Amino acid sequence: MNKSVRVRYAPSPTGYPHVGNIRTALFNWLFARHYGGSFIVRIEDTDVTRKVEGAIKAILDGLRWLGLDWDEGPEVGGKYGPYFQSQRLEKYHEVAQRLIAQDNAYYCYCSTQRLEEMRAEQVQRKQPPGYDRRCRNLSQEERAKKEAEDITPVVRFKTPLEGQTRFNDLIRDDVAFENSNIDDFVLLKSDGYPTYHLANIIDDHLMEISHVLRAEEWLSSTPRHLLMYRALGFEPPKFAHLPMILAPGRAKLSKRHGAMSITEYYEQGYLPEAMVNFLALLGWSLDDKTEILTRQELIGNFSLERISRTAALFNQDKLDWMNGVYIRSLTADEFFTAVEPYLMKDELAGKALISSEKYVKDILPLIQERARTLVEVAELAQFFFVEELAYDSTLLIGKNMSRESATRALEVSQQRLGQLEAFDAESLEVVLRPLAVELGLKTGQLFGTLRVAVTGRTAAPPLFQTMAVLGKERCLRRIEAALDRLRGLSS
RNA sequence: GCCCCCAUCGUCUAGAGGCCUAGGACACCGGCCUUUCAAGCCGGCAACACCGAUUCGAAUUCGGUUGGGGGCACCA
Repeated sequence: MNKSVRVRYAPSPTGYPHVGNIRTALFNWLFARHYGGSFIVRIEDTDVTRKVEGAIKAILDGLRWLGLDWDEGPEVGGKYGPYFQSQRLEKYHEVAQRLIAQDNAYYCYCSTQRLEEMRAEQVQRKQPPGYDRRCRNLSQEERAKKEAEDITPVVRFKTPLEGQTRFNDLIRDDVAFENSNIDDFVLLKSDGYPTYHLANIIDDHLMEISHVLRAEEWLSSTPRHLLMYRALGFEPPKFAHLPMILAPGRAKLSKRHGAMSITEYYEQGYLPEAMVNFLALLGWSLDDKTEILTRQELIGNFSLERISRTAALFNQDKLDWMNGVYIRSLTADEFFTAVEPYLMKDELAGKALISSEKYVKDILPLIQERARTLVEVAELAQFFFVEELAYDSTLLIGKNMSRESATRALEVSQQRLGQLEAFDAESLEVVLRPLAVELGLKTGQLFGTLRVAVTGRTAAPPLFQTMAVLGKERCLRRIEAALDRLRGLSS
């Protein structure tokens, strides 16, 4: 395999792209990049009735967000265009006509109603549903009669009645289907649009696609495609059917079953690099231990041989962990850049960012190592931004402490801190650590009380650093507020 | 109902006849570190679906069973 590798991602804009769709795109992209080939995006918009507004934008935005750049397709064009099937209708009609002329296809005049009834009956009789081929061998007169009735026919493929179609799937090895199990499927719909089967194989041929990497749900349509390639005399591409990604509960990913649009992962604060890494490991692995791989490592090591044949479940816990790994690996500047848009979406953090970027930049290192997603950052840092802390006053009184001891701890702290010149973490530690001894408290008791007073929480970033960032004034104000709370508390 | 695919810890996976008393990761549970949280480190829990066959030897090969998934539209 060399530079003649041409693969495509062919989404249909009938919904938003979920992780399954995107994983397919990613594998195609990795395959193309690994072999120095071309990655093509083709929009399969042949279903006018199910078209979803905004879907194309979501698809392209998703690819862009993950850094999956395409060499040909929407917005960038290419010499095999157009890349929207709705703009290639005449090509499909041409081929359909040719198949009819060759006696590999025929007009079918059966009404949807008749087809539905037929199918219902077949299902009831526990027969495999499929077209009964009523129009397959219509005589001239019968056809003329139907035409006169003003019925717009569909075009169906004349599937061979016997024999079998076998092929070598790059992931699943040899697969064989009996032709007798394949019905005469529709090629051209009555609205003039092609079905997936027709349009897909024509475009793969015209666009000189070398490898078709698609989800396993397409495996059973492959013999139909091969039959068409044979009838047309086209050389088929190589096929590789990727394992499915299943929703929790092991059902096919769909809107009903926990499928989220890839764009939502951006909104929830996942890093594209983490997403790419995670998705690559869903159905592919490098070895028995490597989990974290850069984009370049992924490209360099990607191979069909290491793709699994088993369907995988999407494990959000692991994604969260991996996202945390990536967040922690960012430099302070990179983290700021990544998190800024999310902070701007948060009212308090946004306001703080506008009034003092420096303050926010001081806060961020304290949060970076604790956040698993970018949206969490604003929440974890909230106490830095809020004017008035809201918390349960009894939290100020730590384990084995009384209201009096907590009060005294805060009073003395207030006094000592007030005298401090330098309000940095080190100076704070120098003052506060001996203070615990002096007060006869464990450090954990003193620091715990101070932590609640100053952050309103029992879990927060390291106390001294936190206080240093908050600043002397804010800390003293909050300690005063805490003392007020203690005074109001009945012992 | 018919056809196809698949089958290792709860999850993602390593494993292509002896290297496997089955390895890694997430999650979970302990411990260490520690002012809390997080991170980190150490340890633990936990799987070859089942039955036959081949073989000196099978998670790995073959057959069957069971289970799961996918497909069977004028949807893709």
